[in-house]
Amino acid sequence: MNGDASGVGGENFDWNTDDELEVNDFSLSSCSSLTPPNGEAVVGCGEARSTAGCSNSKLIDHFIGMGFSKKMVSKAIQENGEENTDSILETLLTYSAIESSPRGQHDVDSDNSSLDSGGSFLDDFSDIDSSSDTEEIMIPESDVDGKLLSLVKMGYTVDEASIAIERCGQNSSLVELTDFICAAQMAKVADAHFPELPLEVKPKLKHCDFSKHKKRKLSDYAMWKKKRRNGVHDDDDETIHLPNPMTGFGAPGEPCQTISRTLPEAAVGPPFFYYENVALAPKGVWTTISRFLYDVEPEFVDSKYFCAAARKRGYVHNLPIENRFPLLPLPPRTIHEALPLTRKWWPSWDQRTKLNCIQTCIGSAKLTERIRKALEDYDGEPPLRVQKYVLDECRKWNLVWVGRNKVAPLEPDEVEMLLGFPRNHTRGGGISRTDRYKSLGNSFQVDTVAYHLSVLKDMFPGGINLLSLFSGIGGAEVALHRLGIRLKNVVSVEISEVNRNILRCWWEQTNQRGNLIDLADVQQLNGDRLEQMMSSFGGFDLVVGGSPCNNLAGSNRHHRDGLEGKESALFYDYFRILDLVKCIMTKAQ
DNA sequence: CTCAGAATGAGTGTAGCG
DNA sequence: CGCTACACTCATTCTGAG
Repeated sequence: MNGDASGVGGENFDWNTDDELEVNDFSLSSCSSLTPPNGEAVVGCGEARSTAGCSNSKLIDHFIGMGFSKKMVSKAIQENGEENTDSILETLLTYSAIESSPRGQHDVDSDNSSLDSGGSFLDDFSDIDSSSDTEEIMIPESDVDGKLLSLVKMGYTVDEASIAIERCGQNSSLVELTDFICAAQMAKVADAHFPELPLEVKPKLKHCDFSKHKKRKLSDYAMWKKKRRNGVHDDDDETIHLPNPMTGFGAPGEPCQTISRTLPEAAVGPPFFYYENVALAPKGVWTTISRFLYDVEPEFVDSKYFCAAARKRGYVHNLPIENRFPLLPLPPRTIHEALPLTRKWWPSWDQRTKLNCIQTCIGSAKLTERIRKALEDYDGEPPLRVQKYVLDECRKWNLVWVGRNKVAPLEPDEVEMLLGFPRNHTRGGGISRTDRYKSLGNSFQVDTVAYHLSVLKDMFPGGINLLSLFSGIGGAEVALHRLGIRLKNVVSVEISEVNRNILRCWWEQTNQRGNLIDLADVQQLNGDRLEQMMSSFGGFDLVVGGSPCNNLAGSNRHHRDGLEGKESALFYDYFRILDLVKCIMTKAQ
């Protein structure tokens, strides 16, 4: 959804910040402290909550030896109690992940003037090793010893730091190094083998599955042990498998798959939430997302079951799944229905009925010219070799036939139509053609999302209050509007100014009577701000968000870094804000 | 400066087949 | 089962023209 996450970069975390603790104290102490919720379920089992600091120095040393800082360990033990080593570890790993995400640390390349924290939820740790702050920023790129020292001061072991510098290169930034270490630590969690962790914590850490899968897990575990004996490496113990066909809990016109499901207790609203991202993310990503989002099983849906273009996405939500209904009129389901004018030019040897995923770039005019030249030498059917070349390019760039031997990329308004937006939704506001494609390529497929959200219509006849994170061009807003669900108060967070303009423009054009508040940065949304807004109109009914996929998407050749990548780590902000909203709503009841 | 074109693969899943 | 071939993917970065 996010149109342009660049520039959000992590410049806002300050280890030294000792102000602005009020909101975060609230979020950390009275809420679930940013551990994955199922981790907290484990916490709940341990009555012995240590309030008197950490008397057990052996326990502290144990975790320090694993590479965590002393302050962090103390805090985690205080949170979880001394008995629950497994939940302590999980908490620590979570903290590490969040710290090394862009939100959680300095970006050494960024403008130093922005160092004042917008109120990070980790500010509770802001008194850690106070000396390291300005030093990290001053370190020259080539100062290996300085980086090593900084990393050790941040709580990593010398070994971890050395390996990271070796693997990332001596000129790598501290951000890259911490990301690397963090990725390694996260990999340990995802890796079912846990080779370096003490035996006693291994089995419990595997507790990150869905209740309905537990049987399968046991058998898988047995299988893994068997394979391990045979020397076979198996690392997909914890991966979530994509369904085939990818229709989620059902799509209109498709055979019914699941008619009911039971949500984990912690997932039940209010508020309802709806999270989206690419289905084909690197291994382990969806396991992590699901673990954070209250262990809800993702619903994987390919929008080709809703419209004429494929779009494989995963949705984690706590909405009911009974009595869904589609948007009317039903959108065209084939290329020919969607683009009837292309039909007369479509050669018989191009058998496509669905378009591939709509992305952010389009094929060039030069390419269509090359294709025309390759075809024009032949009167009837071109040879198979040429057919294959043309078809491969057509599939890669989503080209359609617009004339004799002539293919062309989709026009922006055709993309809008395919994705379920009103025609010219992204036009105006001085947005370039390139940027229109980019914003559209990052958006929801409205019919798909609307089908999932349709269950809200009967539940909220008076309309809803919506928190929309990473709104992009407003896919969720358009979906709700087209469903006839009144938008009372909408708080929309979107980094891209052109996208905010597009949403504002749509809001005015559709004569919305509600109230639209738009913010640029999720970091502006702290507990204070939320509480203030929620008290003014009585809380949110729905929290929607599709966090940036830049570092998850297969098309990204350069920085497919997974959930800890610069932009995609904003997922943790989605969770942070959702959890804050949950806490405030619970408190208000 | 903006904009469009071009170059830049790997990771993942799956169908088919012996 | 294991292998192989194949299809597909909400992208980034550089360059050159205007």
